[in-house]
Parts: sequence; structure tokens; C-alpha cells
Amino acid sequence: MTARKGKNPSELEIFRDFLKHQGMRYTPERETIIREIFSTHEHFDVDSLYLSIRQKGHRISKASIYRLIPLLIQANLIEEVFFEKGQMHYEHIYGHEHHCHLRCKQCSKIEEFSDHRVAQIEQDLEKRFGYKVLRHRLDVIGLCKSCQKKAAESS
Amino acid sequence: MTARKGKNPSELEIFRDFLKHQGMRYTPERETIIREIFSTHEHFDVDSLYLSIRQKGHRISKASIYRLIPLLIQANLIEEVFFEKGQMHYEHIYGHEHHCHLRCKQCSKIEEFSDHRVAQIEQDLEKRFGYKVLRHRLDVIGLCKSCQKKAAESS
DNA sequence: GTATCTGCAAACCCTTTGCAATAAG
DNA sequence: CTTATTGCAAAGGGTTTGCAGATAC
Repeated sequence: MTARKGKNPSELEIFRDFLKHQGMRYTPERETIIREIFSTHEHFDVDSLYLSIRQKGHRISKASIYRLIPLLIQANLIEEVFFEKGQMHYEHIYGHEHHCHLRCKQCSKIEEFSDHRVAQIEQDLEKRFGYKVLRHRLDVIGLCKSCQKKAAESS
Repeated sequence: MTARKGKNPSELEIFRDFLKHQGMRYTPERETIIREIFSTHEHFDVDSLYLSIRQKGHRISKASIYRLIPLLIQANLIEEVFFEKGQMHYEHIYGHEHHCHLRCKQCSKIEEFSDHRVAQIEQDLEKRFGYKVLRHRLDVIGLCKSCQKKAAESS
């Protein structure tokens, strides 16, 4: 991202600025939720986030979490990653290396990779469609080595 | 589109075989739904699919659509593409040219594109990780021209 | 004939929202 | 002080499910 000199601002600093710019307020509840979200590198859903916050003794309502999430997305701190079993799952996009996923259709094993050609594609898209590209998600689905072997044996 | 009486679209043949193999039944309701899904190249969601089926005079319940979709996914005919405004959106992955999506974060407008470099990336992944690649999904998120303009005006 | 499928409507459950009390700025 | 924010509980809305009748095989 934009690290000119020195260290990058923390998620909390970025979000505080975002709120001030919007005429919104920086509350203890919001700080607690953000701290919990950024305390791990995992993706999360509202329910598990709510439970882990409660387990640490904080009394935050789910409504506050639901109301905070759109703001965090607007501030480019998190994004929706996938929807599963009736729930949306989110992950941080700030402060973590971007990567693409190579996923085995059979056993769901995931390899992570990066490829500079995706950035080239993005540049071409900006020219061709006039979009300002913010980010991408590339998921490649296939069969891993051992699942190929199993498939060959069973046929 | 009108019903094609003489020709059997291959989606239907594939799905009929799939059902037989699972001990399930090929019903007129299922055929009607599949014909409607494959009559266009668009993405669809359950509600709009339901409406277009009803508008053509067929009396199919939403429940039947909801119950059919997991089967079509299992048969590799369609897949989930994205979740938006509370609804899942699907698209065919069989019998139609593959394409990637360039989506506006603000207004959700979608441009479709293809790029041969994705196929090159896939080939490299097969070599590097030993996977057999089946397909991919590349979603690029950005701001379309008019949403960039709006953002500039309001700041 | 029998097990699957259908339509209907109610249940489900994640998410959103109205409201009165609270607190940030 | 003023107005955004909170927690609660109720409402919303897409999706799932139980059931009795219909139907593919």
C-alpha cells in the first residue's frame, strides 16, 4: 500500500481517520471489535467473531458488529470473501500479503501463489473499460496430485 | 425462446444421465427449469429465474428450483458466482464460453472479459504444483467510470 | 406398486431496523 | 448540548423443510 517513509499506520489509526472524515464517532465498542478482527490472520464470520469477543468478557451486541462491517469495508480494511452455510465470511485486506488460491476440487487442499501477469491483466482492464482497479480474486480449481491418482485407480 | 422439440440439448442429456446414476427422476419440472437456465447466457438468481419461468406460463414452485440447484452444481452444469443483496447468483459452466468478471464495487455493474494469460498461469500451476486444472474464477473489483466521477465530485 | 418429486406454507436463521437510553465530540 | 451509537427485540427476507398428494419408473 502507500508506505512512503517510516511505518504504516495501524488499522485503528486508519479507521479513526476514516470515521472523523465521515463525521462518525470512535467508540470503545468499535475499537474492541476491530482489535479482535485483526488479532488473527484468519477469515471470520459474524457469529464466531461475536463469540470470541464475548468469551473475552466484552459485552458487545451483534447489531454493533453488523453495523460496523460495512464501515470497515468502506474503509478498505476488510472484504467479503465467500458466502457459506448461510453466512458471509470476511477477511482483512489491510496489512497482509495478497495471494491467489489453487484449490483441489476433491479434497479442498489449498495452495497459495502470486503471479505478476494478473497485475498486467488489471492494467489492460483499466485501459479497456476505464475502471480504476482496486483488487482481484483469482481462484483456480483443479485436482491435486493424490486425488488424480485416486481417480485413476478407481476407474 | 421456444421449446426445441427435435433436438436434445446436451445439458439435458448430461443431467438425465446424472439423475439415473443417482437413482433420481427426470421430471417435466426439472426439464423446464434447466431449459430456462440454459436459454440465456446471463447469470441468474432464484427469484428472477422463478419469475421468467412463471411469465412463460409454467407453474413451477420456488421450492423445486431451490431443490434442483444443488443437483445442477453436483452435475457440474452450474456454479455459484457471487452473493449479492441477500441472494446467491449462479451461472452455467457447461456449454458456454468461459469469462472473467470485472465488477464495480460501488454500483455492482459487471463487465465480462477473457484473457489468454490466465490459461498460461494455469499451465504454469500444473507444472509447479502437479495439479490438473479444471477451471478458474477471476474477479476483478474496481470502480467504473461513472462511480469514479461521482466519488471525485463528492470529495 | 413404490419411492421420489411437487407445491404449499410454515419454519429457519442470518441480517437489518426501530426505539429509547447513552455517550462521543 | 447535539447527534451518532448502543443494546434489545422485533421485523425482514432468502432459503429450507415437513407434509400430503401426484407421478416417474
